[in-house]
Amino acid sequence: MNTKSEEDYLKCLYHLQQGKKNVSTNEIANYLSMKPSSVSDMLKKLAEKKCVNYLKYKGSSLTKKGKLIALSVIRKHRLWETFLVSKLGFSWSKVHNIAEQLEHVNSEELIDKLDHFLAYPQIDPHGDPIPQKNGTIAELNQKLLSELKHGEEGIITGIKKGTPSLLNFLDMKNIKLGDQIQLISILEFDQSAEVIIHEKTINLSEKICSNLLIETLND
Amino acid sequence: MNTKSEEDYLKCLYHLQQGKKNVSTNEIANYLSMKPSSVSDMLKKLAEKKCVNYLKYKGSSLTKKGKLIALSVIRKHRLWETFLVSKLGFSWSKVHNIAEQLEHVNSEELIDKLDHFLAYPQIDPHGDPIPQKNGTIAELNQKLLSELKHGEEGIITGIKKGTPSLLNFLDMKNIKLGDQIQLISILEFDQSAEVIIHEKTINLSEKICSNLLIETLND
DNA sequence: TCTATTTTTTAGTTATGTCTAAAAAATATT
DNA sequence: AATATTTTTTAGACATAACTAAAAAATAGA
Repeated sequence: MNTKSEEDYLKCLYHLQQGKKNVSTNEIANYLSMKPSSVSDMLKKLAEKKCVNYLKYKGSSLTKKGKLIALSVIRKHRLWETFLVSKLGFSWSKVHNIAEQLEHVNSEELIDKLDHFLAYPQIDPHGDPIPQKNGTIAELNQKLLSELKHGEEGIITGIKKGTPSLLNFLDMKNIKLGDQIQLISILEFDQSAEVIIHEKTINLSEKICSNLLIETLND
Repeated sequence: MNTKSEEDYLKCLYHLQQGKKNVSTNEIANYLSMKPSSVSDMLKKLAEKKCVNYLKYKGSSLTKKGKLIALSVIRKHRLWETFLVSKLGFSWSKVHNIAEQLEHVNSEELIDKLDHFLAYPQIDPHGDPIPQKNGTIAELNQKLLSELKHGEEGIITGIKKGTPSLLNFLDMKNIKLGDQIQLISILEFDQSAEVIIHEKTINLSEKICSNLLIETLND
């Protein structure tokens, strides 16, 4: 088993590593609001446990083992966030801190049953993909609604910058994450878009279109 | 805020204190599988925080403040157990360890919403009462079914000794915690009971009757 | 290339919560 | 009541995971 602290480091490393080879000690310290010396200590410890590749002064990266642990913590985090929003009625902006605690609860059976209860969701309330039990994670191909080609369709998977007024608007129109949407055309004079959603054609302003993340189906 | 460790001590003290004035250091150590010296240290600390009354060599008891904290932890524990059984489909014998972890997650809003989601349950899957938000806890007046007077009715709130075969039997008959039941009479020759449940009269053996806990309504 | 700056590590300290071993107090036995 | 036993506390040690301050390595600038 891993401590909460170890899990936090591995998760952090996973997030910071995206795209890069190595993550610097300072980056980690900054991300976790800790001093670099503390990070050095922990990296040494995680290297001994074969969870990270660590070369003094050269930065660090996750091993396969470390990556699997990180993904399982992220899986738990995102499943709990989904639960909090879809079952308990939390707004998606308030769930992060609670999920930060719940993600460290240790029971494989709990997570399996939660996953089943939530009907095996693929995407969490922020539009991020939920890693599978085996550690695979969908590579999302999210675009802004405003970036779709005419006629292209997809699923609303997230909101780029979720102001309360935007959330209210979506609420009013009954537009939710997971809804299917198709872009018909973008009007030239104000960049607003004609879209089909819930089998009706409506118009969405440029500001809305540049804040809705869409997972396109065929690409 | 209180640490997980502090919460565990307060909860333990609440359980051990039932009926008594003071709880001895050794009792606590035994209950928590720790050494008495560790318990002494923590009692001193909790006394400083005004959560326990502690007199050297004389044992300890909860203050009002400590009792409220203990009750809030027990409330969380029992709400989570209810969730695990009624929503995730755990068997009631497997939920304790998981609830031991979940009870330390700190968010009042989470517990309020969970309570609402579960429709404000009064009793957890083991038949124990769930403390209310304000710290009140129902004094249960549980009796064995075999101890009811003729004609007396109540709610099935627990099982004294839950063997798998008993659970199977109850499952088969579709008898669940929370069901209303009325004792009609106890037959003299085998002590079996005629009861009304689900608006039907059935016969339950003496062995069943002496294992079902009933919360009587009028007393 | 040589120095200055930044980054990273090491060494030593602290708080929490446990432990062991020994001392002190309370209780039981004769 | 005096001694033996049990219970409880104190004193000192250890692991974890953070910290500060100083040293060492890497990088950037002249």
